[in-house]
Formats: sequence, C-alpha cells, structure tokens
Amino acid sequence: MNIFSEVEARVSTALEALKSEGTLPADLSLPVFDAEPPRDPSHGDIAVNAALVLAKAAKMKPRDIAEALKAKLEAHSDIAKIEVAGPGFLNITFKDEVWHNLVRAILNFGGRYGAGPVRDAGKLNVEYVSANPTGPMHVGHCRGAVFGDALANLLVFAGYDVTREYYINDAGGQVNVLARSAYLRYREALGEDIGAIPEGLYPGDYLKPVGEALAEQHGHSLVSMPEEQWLPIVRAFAIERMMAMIKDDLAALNIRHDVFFSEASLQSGGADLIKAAIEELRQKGLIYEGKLEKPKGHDDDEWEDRVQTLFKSTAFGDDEDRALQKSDGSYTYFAGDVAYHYDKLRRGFRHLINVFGADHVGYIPRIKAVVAALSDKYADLDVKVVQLVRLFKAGEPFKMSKRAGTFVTLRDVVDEVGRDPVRYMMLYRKNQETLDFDFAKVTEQSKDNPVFYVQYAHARSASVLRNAIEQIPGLDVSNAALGEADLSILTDPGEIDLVKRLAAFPRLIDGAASAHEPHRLAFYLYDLASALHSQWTRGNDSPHLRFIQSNDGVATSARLALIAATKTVIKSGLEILGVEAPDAMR
RNA sequence: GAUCCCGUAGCUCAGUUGGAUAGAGCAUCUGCCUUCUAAGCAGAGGGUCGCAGGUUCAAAUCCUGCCGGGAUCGCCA
Repeated sequence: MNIFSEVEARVSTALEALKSEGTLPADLSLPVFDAEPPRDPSHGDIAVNAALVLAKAAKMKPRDIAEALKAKLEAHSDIAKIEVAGPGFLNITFKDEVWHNLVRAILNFGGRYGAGPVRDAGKLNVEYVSANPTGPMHVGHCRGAVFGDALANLLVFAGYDVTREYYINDAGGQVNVLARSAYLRYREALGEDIGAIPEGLYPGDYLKPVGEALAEQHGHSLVSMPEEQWLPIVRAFAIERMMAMIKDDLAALNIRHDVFFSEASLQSGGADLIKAAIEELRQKGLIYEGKLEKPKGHDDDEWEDRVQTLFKSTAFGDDEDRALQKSDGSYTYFAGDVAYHYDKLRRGFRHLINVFGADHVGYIPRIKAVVAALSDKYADLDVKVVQLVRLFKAGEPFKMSKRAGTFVTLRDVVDEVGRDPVRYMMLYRKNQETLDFDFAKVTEQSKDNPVFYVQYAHARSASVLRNAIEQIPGLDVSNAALGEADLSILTDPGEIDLVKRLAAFPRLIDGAASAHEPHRLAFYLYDLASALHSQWTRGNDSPHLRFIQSNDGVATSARLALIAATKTVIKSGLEILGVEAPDAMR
C-alpha cells in the first residue's frame, strides 16, 4: 500500500513497453529513478524523474522521453492529469478517489498500515545500551538506549527479523572494583566502621543494599576469607544485582532486550570463544606477532615497546593493527569483542547494528574490520553513533560528577520528566547531532515539548469520535463501519492534504528503516499532527468543515473515516517511538 | 599528528539518500475561544545553506582543499 512504489512499478512497465515499441533503444538498461512527493504542491502529487535519469543513455531529450511516458501512463483510470514540467519531470496528479480509497485502505489495515512485508533479508541484530554493570544508569545512557529501542521497533515494523541485544561488560577490571566496593558495604552492613570510601572504589549509596544482602546471605563468613576467595562470590552477586537494577531502569523507559550477552561467558564452562575467534582470524592470515608504534599526540610514560599478538585491522581500513593480549597474557577488551561479534555471526545474523556513544567513535574502524574479516562480507555492520547529551539546568551547563553528588540517574529523569517526553526529546534529533537537554525546560515548560503536540492530535481525534457517538446515537465509528462510508464529500484541500500525508507514511517507514534513522518518524508525526490541528481549527471559521455535522450523517461518516485513519497512523508511529498515544490529555 | 561528528533564519533544528521557487519550532509583530479540547490555528518579517573550487540536465545534499566548533586516540572498559 505504497502509492509511490506503485507508480514506480507502473513507470517501469511503461518503459519496457517503450523499449519493445522501439521508442527507446531496446538494449537500454533501466536506471534507478524516483517517484517522490514534490515540495511544491503545484507540481502534482507525485514527481517522477525517470526521463531525466534516462536521457543520456537513451541519447534523447528528457522532455521527449517524458512525453512518451506520459502517453503510456495517462490512460490509467485513477489519474487526473500528467504534466511534463521543468527539465523533464513527470508530474502526476491523482483523482480524489485515489485518496478516498487510501483512507479505506488505512482503516482496513489498521495498525498494520505502513508495516513492511516480511523481508527475506536475514536476521538482524541491534546491540544497544551495553552499559557497564557497575551502577545505575545515568542520563548519558538514556539517548543510546532510547535510540536503539526505537530503531529496533522501527525495523520490526518495517518487516525485519530483529533481535535486541545487550552486551554485559562483566569481565574486565571494573567489575573487580565493583566487587571490592560491594565488599566494603558488606562489612559496613555487619557493623564495621568503614570510614570514607577510598579513592578508586565506587562510593554510591546504591551498593549499600547489596552489602546488606550479602551480610544476610553469608553472615560473617566472607570476612575471614582471603580476597581471591570472596572476590568471585561478591562479584557475581553484585553484577547480578546491578543488572537487575539496570533492567529495572530500562523498564522505566519501556526498553527491553531479547538477549543479554555476558562478556565473561566467552570464556566459561570450558569454552573459549576468544581463542576460537582468534584461531579463525589466524587461518585467514590476519594474526601476527609484532610491535606497535607509540601513539602520537600525547605523552605516555607507561608505553611499553614489546612484541604482542596483533590483528591486522589495517587490511580493512583501520589506522593501525590492534592488540589482542595484554602484557600479563590476558586478553584485551577488544579480543572479547572480536569473539562476541564472531559469535553473533555464528548465530546467523546477516545485519549487525551497534549503537555507540560518541566517546567510542575511535573504536568503530577496528570493530568493522573484525566483522568484515570474519563474515567474508556476507554480513554488514552499521555503527550508529549517538552524540553527546549536554545537560542544562535553566540554561546553565551542568556537569555530572559521581563524587560531587551531581550524578543524575536515568531514573531521576524519568520520574521527574516522565517517560514519554524523555523518549520523544531523545528522538526529536538525528543521532549524529549533539543534544541539549535542559531540565528546567523539559520539566517546567513541558508544553514546548513536541511530544504533547503529537499526543494532543491523537487525543483530539479520539475526542471527536467520542463526541460523534454522543451526538449521533447509534453511530458506528469502528474502522470497519467507517470503511464502508461514502467518502466522496472529502474534497476540501485541507482534507486531501491530510490524506496525502497519510499516504507518505509507508514510504517514510521504508526510508527511515533502511537509513536506520528513527528521528525521521518523530518529525513526520509532528507534521502530521500539525495538518490535523490545522484542519480542526478551520472548522471554527467554516462550520461546514467540522468533522461532526450533526444533520448530515454522510458527511460526518466521511470525516470520521478521515480522522480515524489519521488517528491510526499517529498511533502506529508513536508506538514505534515507544510513546503512549493517549485518548485524552490530562 | 590522525580519525569521526557538526556548521542551514536572531536561537534550536529538519531537509524524504542528487530534484524544480530552501522548511519547522522558539523569539518578534498582527489576528482567531458564545465554537467538535486555544496543550490549538491563520498571517507577517527574517537566508551568501561556513568559504573556495570540482562532478552534471540538476548540489544544502556527492568529491577535493581550507576555516570554525565538538568528540576521540591506550595492553582502559
């Protein structure tokens, strides 16, 4: 149900016909052309650039090709007129019945309108959040989390087979710090005076309950143990509690994952995926022993010039080859990530998407190199970088610091601002753009937040349907009933404009999904809401344009069909963004 | 030293993967509530799309080089 791709198909057919008739050279290969909504309404409903793209190869004037195409396409019963314009555009204008049929189709498809067909594109994996399990999530994590979640929703809606994944960094040094910090809280819970938390350990109060739980479970038994004995116990326990907390935080934002993949599991239970992955690379001749050059641009007194195991990532466009083992023989973080992506590929994913924070951009070339090396290019990886969120309080920049106590948790923000505004705010910007998040603005003047504008449009639609039932007893406003209505009175330019925006929805979903850009949907919904609000208010000046015409059942049903279709699309869109579509504003 | 992101109206940002006369919100000014929810609507003013070249029927969009702002660089995670 995408009129743009339908027109593209018609044009392709027409071009083939022109070839077999000899109007166009028979050996002409058909290039990629577009059927798109023109910016200027006077250019019709759909502009086709086929003639322009084709002209050179066909050795013909674009306008001549356009005229020939026009003759072929014009006969179709749903076309009001076709004009050849400008350098050779084909501007197609539809009859109103096309828009009427579209409203019916939307009511018919309901929440599935705009959804893609199930695609035969292979399994797709979206990895997002992946915050260290060492404390509660803070606002900085918020953006990547919301972005990844909305992107996954969007891809599901577009028809992809999506797995949402969280990589738990539970194997590095920082989880040992977590364990020592929790151990201190454990001793505290047993009545010991632990004084100030030493530098280098996590000072947050959130570890107190962990200490208390440890005390309850183990009594004094851990106190007498040497560190190498209690550390694994406390670490495992603390990580589990931290992950529970993080999942809870994510749930507050309506975010869920299908798979939580543990970094530690790469080397547990007798398996060693890291070794296997490196072996795989070795067989491809991409592993060698060698030295790296000292990094330029900053002093590093601890730089050690030594031979080490390296991955030849430069063969895939990276700046330098990358180390896989530390001087003590243990694997680097990167080695784990090599194995993790090796595992993703083994699980059959053809498309990988990683959502990274801006602080990880330097990591992208090497991880892309890994995927390219291991997949033999059968799989692709797109790394989406979400830029920094700059925090403001009443216009003043605001720095977060754990020690200074100005640490803002994700939970604080959600509790204060609300889930929907936070989500919409994070998505109402493309991911590469830095985002200013002002607490005062979002909390105190929340009317400025576009989320309310869009939600209001949905609530307004719901309200109209409610009022209609009240004013016209016995009226059936179900999608099925409204789909039967005579829609021929829908001829007002505002009404047709609204339908045209609805017609653009499937195309938008398609584009946003393949570009991995959920923000396009947030902007689209804003525009759609605007068109609805506009049409609504026109009813104030021109009562005959109101949606409810209490003395005219035919007109009312037609208008209600339009509003129900609009409501359907807004709801679908908001659901993808993970934002509620309320039936009334409070 | 290198890489990545950004640069579009006074401010914050879109710009449908290269389309025709560049858009929205905020701010400023002018109007619209006896009315299906004014959390709304209509209108006005406001532009060298950072700069300079290049590619082509067509460039804010692609390529090259500069300028300005931000981020990153490790045997950390």
